[in-house]
Amino acid sequence: MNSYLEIIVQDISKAYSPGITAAEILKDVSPASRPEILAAELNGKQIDLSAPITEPGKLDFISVNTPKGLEILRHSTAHIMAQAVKELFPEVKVAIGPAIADGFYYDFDSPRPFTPEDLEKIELRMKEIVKSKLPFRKVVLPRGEAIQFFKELGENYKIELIEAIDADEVNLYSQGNFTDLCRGPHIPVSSAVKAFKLTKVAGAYWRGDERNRMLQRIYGTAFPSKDELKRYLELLEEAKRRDHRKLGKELDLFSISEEAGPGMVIWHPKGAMLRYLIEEFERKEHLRRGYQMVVGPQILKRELWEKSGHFDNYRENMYFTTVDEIDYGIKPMNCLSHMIIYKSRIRSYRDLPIRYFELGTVHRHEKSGVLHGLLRVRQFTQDDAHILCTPDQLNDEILGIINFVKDVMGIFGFDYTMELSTRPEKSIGSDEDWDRATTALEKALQALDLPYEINEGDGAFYGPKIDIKLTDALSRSWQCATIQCDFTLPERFGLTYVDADGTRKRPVMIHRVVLGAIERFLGVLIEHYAGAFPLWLAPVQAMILTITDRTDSYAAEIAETLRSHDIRVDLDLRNEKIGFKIREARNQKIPYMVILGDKELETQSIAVRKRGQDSTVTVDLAQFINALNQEISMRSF
RNA sequence: GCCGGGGUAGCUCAGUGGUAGAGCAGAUGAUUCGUAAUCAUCAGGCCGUGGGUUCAACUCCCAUCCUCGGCUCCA
Repeated sequence: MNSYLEIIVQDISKAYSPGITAAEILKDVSPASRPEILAAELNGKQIDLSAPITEPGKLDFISVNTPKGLEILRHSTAHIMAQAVKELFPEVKVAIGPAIADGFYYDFDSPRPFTPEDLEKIELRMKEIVKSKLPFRKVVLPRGEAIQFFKELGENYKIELIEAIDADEVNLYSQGNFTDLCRGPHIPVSSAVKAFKLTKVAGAYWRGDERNRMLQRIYGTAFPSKDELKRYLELLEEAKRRDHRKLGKELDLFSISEEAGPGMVIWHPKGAMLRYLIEEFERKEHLRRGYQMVVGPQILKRELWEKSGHFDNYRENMYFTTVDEIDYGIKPMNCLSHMIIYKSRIRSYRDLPIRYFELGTVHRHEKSGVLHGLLRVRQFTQDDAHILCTPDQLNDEILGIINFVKDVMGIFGFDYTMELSTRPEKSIGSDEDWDRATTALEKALQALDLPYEINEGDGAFYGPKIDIKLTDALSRSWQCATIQCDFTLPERFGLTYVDADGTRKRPVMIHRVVLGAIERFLGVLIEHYAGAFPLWLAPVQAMILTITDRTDSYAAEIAETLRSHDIRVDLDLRNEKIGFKIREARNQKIPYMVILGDKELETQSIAVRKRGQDSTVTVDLAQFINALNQEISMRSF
């Protein structure tokens, strides 16, 4: 047995006695105090600074200013919160408390829900704990003893967690009088927490399963410094300003009326113009890529939904109605009529691929608690297409769609992530078909060298899918584009084509949307642009403002000319000061203001003020129209 | 759907048992004005809905609808 350990620290190999701690090595290599170091990593495994080291290897220190360090800080802050809660409310039982993307949470089983006042109290108690510099101590216990320990405390959730752990020993961490089951590592001492805040309380099911008891979850966040915490909170404020529901009201784009029904969007003139522009864009882009436009009915006979499998697998999301004693289902998807169109005549292999495109409006019964502005609604319009092709054409078609999505996202300037979702529990079709379809999707992603994640069991009931997700102002991600392979519906509907050898073969179907739902896409788009749409999408492109009523008729003339050049203009002829009118046009985020006074009338010119600029430029009208048309054709700011 | 917060004028919000308020928006009048809010006057409310308690309810209780946050991150 060696009497020393060889440790490579900061690229230098040094010899230490076994049992030395990371904290001691830190002191050795860096005599100055290093409070930003929270933990260490030995041969890639995270350890506490106080952990005795018994094996040689490479030692790295984890600073609070790295993602790993921040996660440790937040996780430890969750423990401090749990300690504070147990001290204030001893009857509460603790469940789990991990670090998450923007902070941490801890779930509690409390006889009564926490109030905002409770949060304040808990926060105060946490500050005291931080101040009292409690060390975090790790204890390793045999499973049985750990179970016994938590049994005495009545912490049955912890017992359940230990029972699920497949190991002889478990780690416990204590700070002060609070002990928690935890993998660690943790900060060395509670005073390492420099800035934190509790943000919200919410219900959460134990282990995320709605059949389980609902616990009380407290969310919070922690940062290395007060400044960083402040910046984060300011970011949240900015996100609120960008919220599409707020902007939708302020810019008079849409409303959702209690009278009309939840999850039903009512588009006001400016919002309807936005939709019109997006839909026109979509039609052009699809025609350009070899799609054909089709239109199907809003309700189809229930029998057909039974045949497709929707009735068995999707019924709880569907609405039904009866007409002349015949049952109908209101469509939650557009595929059925597309299949009927395909079946309307005999298809040759020479006809394939066939790409049917429909801006199809669907209804889905979403659970009441999940509705959310434009992002989750019950009636929406998809830019939906169904591609029917031979198995040989499948890969190229998928590549074509992914490239289509990339082009479109590029135009709007979106970042996105891709996920491959595999077979869910509730599904139809053979394992072979699922494998084939999943492989086809995966191969396409790999061929394009795109990063993606795998989402086990999250596919549609008829096939696997690639989802493209966009994020909203609060960095919540929303599925927009999706590409789904389907071998089952062509089978169920008996779709065939005549192949070169004269035999009938089964086509493959791809369901796909590019923007997804127009409603959701516009919701994300509003937040993406913070309501300041690029010229080609702005419902009002130019606002004409008059200084006195002496220029009213000149303004009308200018407006008419602009309209005749397809520029969307509004006039503000009100008896108000120019500063007031400019303020309103600014708040409405209109790309161009055209300001007309005596000077402009005299010289037959216009004064143009561009969004985001504080000064005007005097130009003649023809020049202005040219510049606008150029900007519109560029489809960018 | 579940847990918690909320619903008062078109909008944003104040009002905790004794007949309902502000700012902005609106209407009217004055002002004709050069780059983020001119002044004055007026009007506007089954206090989400239904029921109950009370001499009396926006306020307390029950139900219901809508809305907001969360229910994905695994010691």
